[in-house]
Amino acid sequence: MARRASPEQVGQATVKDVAALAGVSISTVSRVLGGTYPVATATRAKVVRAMRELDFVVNAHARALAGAHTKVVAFVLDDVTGPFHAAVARGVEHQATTEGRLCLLCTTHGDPQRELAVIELMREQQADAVILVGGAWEDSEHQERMTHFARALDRSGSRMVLCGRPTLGPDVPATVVEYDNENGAYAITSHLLSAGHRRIAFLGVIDKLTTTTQRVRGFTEAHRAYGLEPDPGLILNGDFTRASGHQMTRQLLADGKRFTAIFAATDIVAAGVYQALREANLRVPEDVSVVGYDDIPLALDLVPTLTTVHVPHDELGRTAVRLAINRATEPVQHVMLGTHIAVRHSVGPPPTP
Amino acid sequence: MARRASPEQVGQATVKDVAALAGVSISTVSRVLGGTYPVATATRAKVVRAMRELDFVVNAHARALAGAHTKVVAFVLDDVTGPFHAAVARGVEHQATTEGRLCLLCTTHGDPQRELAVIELMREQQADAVILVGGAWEDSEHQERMTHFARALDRSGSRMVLCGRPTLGPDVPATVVEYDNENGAYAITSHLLSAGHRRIAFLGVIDKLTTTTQRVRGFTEAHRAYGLEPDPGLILNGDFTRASGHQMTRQLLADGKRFTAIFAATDIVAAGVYQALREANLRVPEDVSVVGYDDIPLALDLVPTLTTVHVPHDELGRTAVRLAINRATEPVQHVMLGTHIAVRHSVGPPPTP
DNA sequence: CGTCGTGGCGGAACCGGTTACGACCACGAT
DNA sequence: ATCGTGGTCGTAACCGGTTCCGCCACGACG
Repeated sequence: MARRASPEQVGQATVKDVAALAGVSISTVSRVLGGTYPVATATRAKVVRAMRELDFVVNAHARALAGAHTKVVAFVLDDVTGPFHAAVARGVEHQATTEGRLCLLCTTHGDPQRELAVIELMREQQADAVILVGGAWEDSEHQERMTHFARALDRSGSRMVLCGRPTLGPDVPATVVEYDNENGAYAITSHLLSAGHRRIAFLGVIDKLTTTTQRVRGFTEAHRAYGLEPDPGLILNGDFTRASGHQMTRQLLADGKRFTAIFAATDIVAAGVYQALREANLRVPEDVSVVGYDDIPLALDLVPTLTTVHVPHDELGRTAVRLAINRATEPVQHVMLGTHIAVRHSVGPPPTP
Repeated sequence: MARRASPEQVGQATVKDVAALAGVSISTVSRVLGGTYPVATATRAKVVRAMRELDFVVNAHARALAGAHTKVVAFVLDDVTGPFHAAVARGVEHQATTEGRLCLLCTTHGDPQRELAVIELMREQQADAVILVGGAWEDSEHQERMTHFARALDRSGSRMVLCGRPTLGPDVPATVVEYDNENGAYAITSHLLSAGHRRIAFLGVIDKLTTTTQRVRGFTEAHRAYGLEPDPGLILNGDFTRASGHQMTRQLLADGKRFTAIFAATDIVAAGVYQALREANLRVPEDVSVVGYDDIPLALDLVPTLTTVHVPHDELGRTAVRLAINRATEPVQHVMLGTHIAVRHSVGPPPTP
C-alpha cells in the first residue's frame, strides 16, 4: 500500500523526496534544514531549489522525535473571554513567540478536574513549559495531585509554571510568578479608609480561590491598621461575573445594610455594582464609592472611570514563559510582581448624612 | 551514551519500559493504549499496572508520526485581548475540545507577513485545520499567497478555514464561515434612518479590511433604500481602537461637521465615541445617537447601553472547527451566519433644532 | 485422534526526521 | 610521488510509537 505512486503527487513531501530531486542524500537535506553543519554552497542551492519546488515543510513531529526539544509551551486558563486572563495570555503568547515557541491553549471553565486532565495532555505533547494562569482552588487534594504533576513534568525535562497563584511548597519543582494580591487590596482599602470611609462592603468569591482569599486578607489588614475590624455582614460571596456584582449589590441594598463604599473583587464585578447602583439612583462616587481589582480596559469605559488595582498582566505572562524556558540561566524561579492602585474617579468622600 | 542507566530513573517512561516491567511485548502495550484490538483481561491488567507504576504517558509526537492523525487544530487571530476575537476563540476552543482536539494559538498583531509565516508553522505541525479568525487585508498579493497555502494544506490532508472573512474564490479548497456584515450594517443603519436620522457619520477602517468594506457597503445601501447618498465627509478612517473612536469623534466635532448619529464600526470604537461626546457635553441619545457593531460584553456596560449588531461569535468559532474537522461528512463548506441588531438605549430621535 | 480455525501475542517494518561515524575527494606539504 | 588533512557527503542507527504478518496453543469438529 504505497502512500503515493509518484513523489509530489499527493501528501506532504518528505526529506526523501527532496533528496531524490536534488540528487543528494537525506542527511544532506537535513543538514541544510538544520543549518548546523557545513554544506557546500552549490549543494545547498540544489537542495533549496528542490525544497521550494516540492513546497516542502519539515514534519514537526518527526523533528521533535529525533531531536530532543519540542518548542511548544502550553498554557491553561479559565476562559479566554475573561479580559484579565486574556491579557496574561497575550503576554504569554508574545514571549513564547519571541523565544521561538508555539503556544498550546486549553481552557478549564472552572473545572479543577479538567485542569488535571489538561496537564496530562500537555505532558503527552512534551510541552517544555505548562503555564497555569489564574487563581487556584483552595483544595488540598487538588494541590497534592498538582504537586504530583509538577514532579512528573520536572522528571521529563518540562516545567510547571504557576502564574498568578501561590507556590505549592518549597520542595515542589515549579516556577512561580505571583502578583501582590494582598498588598494591592491593602493599598486600595487604605485609599478608601483615608477618604473617610468606614463601612466598606467586599464583594467576591470567599474561601474558594487563592486570589480572593489574599485580597480579603489585605482588606482586613488595612482595616486593622486603622484600628477597625471589617463587618462580616458586609463581606458577600458570589462569583467573578457582572451579574454577580449586580445581584450582590441589590442584596446589600435590599437588606438595608449601611455602607458608603464597595470593594469589588474584580473590575467586572464592579461593572455589575455600577449597574445596580444606577438602578437604585445612587451616584458614584457622591453616594457610594466603588473600587475594583485588575485594571482591565473596561475600567476606563465605566462612568465614572474606575479606581482599581493595576496588575501587570502582560509582564505576568511574559516572565512566566521567560523564567520557565530559560530556567537553566535564570536563578530565581519565584517572583512576586508588584501592584499599584490606579486612581481615577470612582472614589470620593463618604456622603455627609 | 545511554539516556538513562536504569528504566524509570529519569526522563519519560516509554512503551519499552512498560513492556519490560509488565513482561509483555511493546506491541501488546501499544494495543492496550489504542484500545483497538483484543487483549486478554489479565494481560491488560498487568500492562495498566505497569503504566501506572511508571507514570507513563504516550509521546504525542511518536504517535502522530506512526499513526496518521495529529489531533491538533490551529487558529490564528489578531490579538487575544480583543473581546470579539476572544469570543470567537472561545467557540473554537470549545468545539475543538469536544472533537477531541488540542488548540494551537498564534497571533499576528495585524501583520499580514506574520500571518503567512504562522500558517507555514502550522503546516509543519500537521494541524488538521488552520482557522484564520477575523477580517482579511484587501491585498491581492496577500490573497494569492493565501490561496497557495490553502492548496498546500489541502494537499497534505489539512484544511484552511476562513472565519469571518470572505472566500478566496470558488476553486480554492477552504472552508468559509462568514457572518453577514453587509446586512447587519444595513439593518442598523436603517434603524437609525427610520428613527429620523439623515446625517450619520461612519467611523472605521476604510478600504483595508474586508469586514469594514462590507459594513460600509451595507451603510451605503441602507441610505440608498431611503433615496439618500451618504456624505463622504462623514466617513472617517481610523482603526479599531477606543482611542481612534475618541479621536475621530473629536475631529468630527472640531471640524464643525453636522451629524445627528454615529455608526461606529466596532463597539470598542463606540466606547471612544462615548467618551468624546461626554467631554463635549453631548448626551447620548438626546444629542447624538450612537450604534456599534459586534455586541461584545462592553456594550452592556456603556451608559446608555449600546444598540449594536449582534454577531454570533461563539457559533462562528464552533462551526468553523466543526465543518473543518468533519468535512468528510459535512457537505456544505461555506456558511453565512446571520446577524441581528440588539436594540438598547443609545438611539433616539434626532434632536429638534 | 488428527486437523482446522481462531484468539492472543511477539517480531519487525515502518512513520520522517537527526546525527555519529566513516568514506571519499582534492588539495598542499614533505 | 606519497602522505596527511580538512572539508563534504553518504550510511545507518536511532527517537517512540503503530500496525501488518505470522507463530503458537488451544478448543471444536469431523
